[in-house]
Amino acid sequence: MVLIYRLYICTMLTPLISYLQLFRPIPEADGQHIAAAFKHRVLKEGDTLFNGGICRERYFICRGILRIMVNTEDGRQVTHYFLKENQFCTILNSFNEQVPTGELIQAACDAEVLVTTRDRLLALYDQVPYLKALMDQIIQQALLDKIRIRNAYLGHDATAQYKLFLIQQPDIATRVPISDIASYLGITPQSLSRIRKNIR
Amino acid sequence: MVLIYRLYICTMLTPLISYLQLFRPIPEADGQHIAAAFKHRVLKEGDTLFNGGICRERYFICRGILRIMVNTEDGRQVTHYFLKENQFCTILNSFNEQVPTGELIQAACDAEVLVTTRDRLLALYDQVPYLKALMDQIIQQALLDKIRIRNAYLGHDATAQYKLFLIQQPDIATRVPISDIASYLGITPQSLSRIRKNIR
DNA sequence: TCCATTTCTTACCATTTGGTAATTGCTGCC
DNA sequence: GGCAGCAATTACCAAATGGTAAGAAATGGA
Repeated sequence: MVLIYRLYICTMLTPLISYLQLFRPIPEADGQHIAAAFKHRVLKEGDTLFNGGICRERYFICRGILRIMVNTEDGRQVTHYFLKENQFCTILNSFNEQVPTGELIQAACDAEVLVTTRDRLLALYDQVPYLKALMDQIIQQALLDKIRIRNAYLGHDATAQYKLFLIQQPDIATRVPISDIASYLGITPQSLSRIRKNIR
Repeated sequence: MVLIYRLYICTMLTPLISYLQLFRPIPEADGQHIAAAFKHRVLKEGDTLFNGGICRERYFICRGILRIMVNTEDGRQVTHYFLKENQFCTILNSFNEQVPTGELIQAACDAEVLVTTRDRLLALYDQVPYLKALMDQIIQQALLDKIRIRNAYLGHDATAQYKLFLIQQPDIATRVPISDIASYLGITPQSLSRIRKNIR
């Protein structure tokens, strides 16, 4: 059983356990409980992981980039933020309060995620007593990072924002479609193309 | 003693205790401990409450509006967000990690706050065991609100953003200088003035 | 490999926003 | 009330961005 567990987490769930180990030691028994609560899922660029409504799942990104976005009334897309490897992803207020949201989650490039549900996570919190506090700590830091990144763009024109994006999120800049970056920076793909041309 | 406590919290600290009571009952003994950790402070519009560096204080706003802002290299001001009555205010990552920040906290209009320090707050967490979890819950909700409000502006032009600001934060719109609102929306005061003219 | 589809780029012009400066309006102080 | 200082508005022109459309490049499938 332990061998099977080892094999299993080595192939797919290792990133999650390894990530949690950065914060505190995770005994193997707890690791098994945690691993059992998640399922593996593969996504292709453009796949929709969550399509609005009440969000009942939480994801951990093993590979690739997700984007949180909305569809506007006039048919455009607006990207709220990007998330990458070793980050948890959900629509947090919808997940916490079980209220509907207009936000979607899509794969901004090919990706692999671990999926759990709210019910499984709450049960897991009962099994692993320190896990809720740990997750809350991780979530608070993630929220602060989201705010810090967005704040950095404020007060700059589009060219400066794109340069800042290249510095703040260089790995994302090279891996997702230009149109997604434009929708993230609040400009049209044409404007971003012009800005890229002027920079080189 | 109890009478003095009652008088004291009735005059100045009532807003904080009342606010916490919205989340869970606060026994009077705990209320006394909490009250003892905060000091009252009055601010005039434009006063600087925190001037960058390492943030060692946390504020609870009893009256008025604070703004979190930065000074840019070229001498402009950029407002990251506004906070109003019944909200806690600090530079959270600086406060938590005791690292320097470039963000400032100023009074966007005349205001009254309750002030505590990181040391007093940590001591208070030992005295009132449920308080840290309660504060973490309040903080998480506040961070989600900050993100939600900013996300709503994404993908709209300046006119739509100002209209949205009037809807999302109507009480703030009427109480702070136009220049602060412009710096919050990322446009010049002249542009905002033109937008206001076109709307009426 | 070729073709079809999509994405990205470029160009043109209309619209919006920024920069400078002058004017008006408001507030507080004497 | 009058004056000084600051905030807000308005106007003018330059610069940046959006909208439409067309062309170039990359992608994916037969």
